[in-house]
Amino acid sequence: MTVDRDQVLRTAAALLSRKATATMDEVARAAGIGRATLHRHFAGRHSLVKALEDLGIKEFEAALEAARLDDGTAEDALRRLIAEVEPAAPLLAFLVTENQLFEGDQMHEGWNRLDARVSALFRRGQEQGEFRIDLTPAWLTEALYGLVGAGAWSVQEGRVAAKDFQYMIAELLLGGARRSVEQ
Amino acid sequence: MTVDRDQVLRTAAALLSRKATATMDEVARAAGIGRATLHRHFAGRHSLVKALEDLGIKEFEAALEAARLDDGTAEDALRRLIAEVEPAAPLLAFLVTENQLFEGDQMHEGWNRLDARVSALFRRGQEQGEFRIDLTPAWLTEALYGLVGAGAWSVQEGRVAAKDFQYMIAELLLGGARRSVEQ
DNA sequence: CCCACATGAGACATTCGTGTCTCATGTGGG
DNA sequence: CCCACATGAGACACGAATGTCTCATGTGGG
Repeated sequence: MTVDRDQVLRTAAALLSRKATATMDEVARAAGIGRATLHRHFAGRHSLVKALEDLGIKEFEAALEAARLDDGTAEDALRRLIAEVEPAAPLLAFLVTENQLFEGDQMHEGWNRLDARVSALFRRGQEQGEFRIDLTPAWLTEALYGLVGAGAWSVQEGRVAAKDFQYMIAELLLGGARRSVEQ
Repeated sequence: MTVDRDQVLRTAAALLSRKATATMDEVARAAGIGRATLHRHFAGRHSLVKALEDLGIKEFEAALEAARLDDGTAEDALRRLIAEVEPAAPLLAFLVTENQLFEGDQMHEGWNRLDARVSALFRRGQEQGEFRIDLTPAWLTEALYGLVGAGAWSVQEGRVAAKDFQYMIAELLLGGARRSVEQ
């Protein structure tokens, strides 16, 4: 009977990441609830977007914790991160795409902190000789976001099987498309 | 004096890809023109988006031609494609992100055709033993789009130098972040 | 079994973006 | 030098989306 706030937010993220101009009514329908109910839980579009932002940052932060980025090889840590991030992928795709939230160069401080942690992982990998040093940590971070978004959309549209999500992203990000001699 | 239609569209793409809900007024300001002038050149938001779609598809098609995807190794062809696509990257980022254009499962037929050509390149690479076969052509295609978008945004926000755009994308997509033994 | 409460549907006023118009300005070409 | 014309600014009406409200419904807990 009571609305599942979490499920509403995930549905909204999936919709809004592909159609940012969707109306509140469309969001409500997509979540299977009435527009009035949506308004009761989120006082207006701004509030909804803010909730998406908060949930996305919270889940990404939890994924960063769960992945234990400082343990083991950087590669293993990155694979763990991708695995942990998967459930939040549509949410992440929305946040990465829509940085209208961060208007006026007043980027969300929480986001910067998370950014720094991902970047630090890539830097660690470089310092330990695991990762290439000609691709900057900043780019690898952005690329990870881009691939997570692309993966979420591909799964959403059935172009990639959901079970392959982690593998496709991790393998491409780490090994690339080229067939290596060592395989 | 006269408006540079092309420049307006590129500015609009850069803005709308990051803030899809931007108003016509914001688009006009970003392009450095008045709202009335924007309306004189594009009769309404729908018309503007359509123009962006048309220009994006046209430029991507031209890039595909110029890259001669069937010539030489698949890797070289892919590098050429990335190089040719660079000027249209913000436009592509907009198109990939905003598939609200293709509402009601009536996806733009032109886009499907272009998709197929990129996908065919990856398939050729696999058949010739250049590319890994465990990453599907569909995923590699989506990943290319995702990385082009991430690259365009990174350059736009100064996180990656414009001169590194091609290199960063091509190297990551082909070789990945892992330091290979052959280097 | 009944009541409290959350929901869905819909009415309503308001806000905001849109699309059209006019008019003054200024520039570029003839 | 002057005129034609594109532009910028702003006024205006319209329409769509928003935000608030009421009321009927149905469910879940006590």
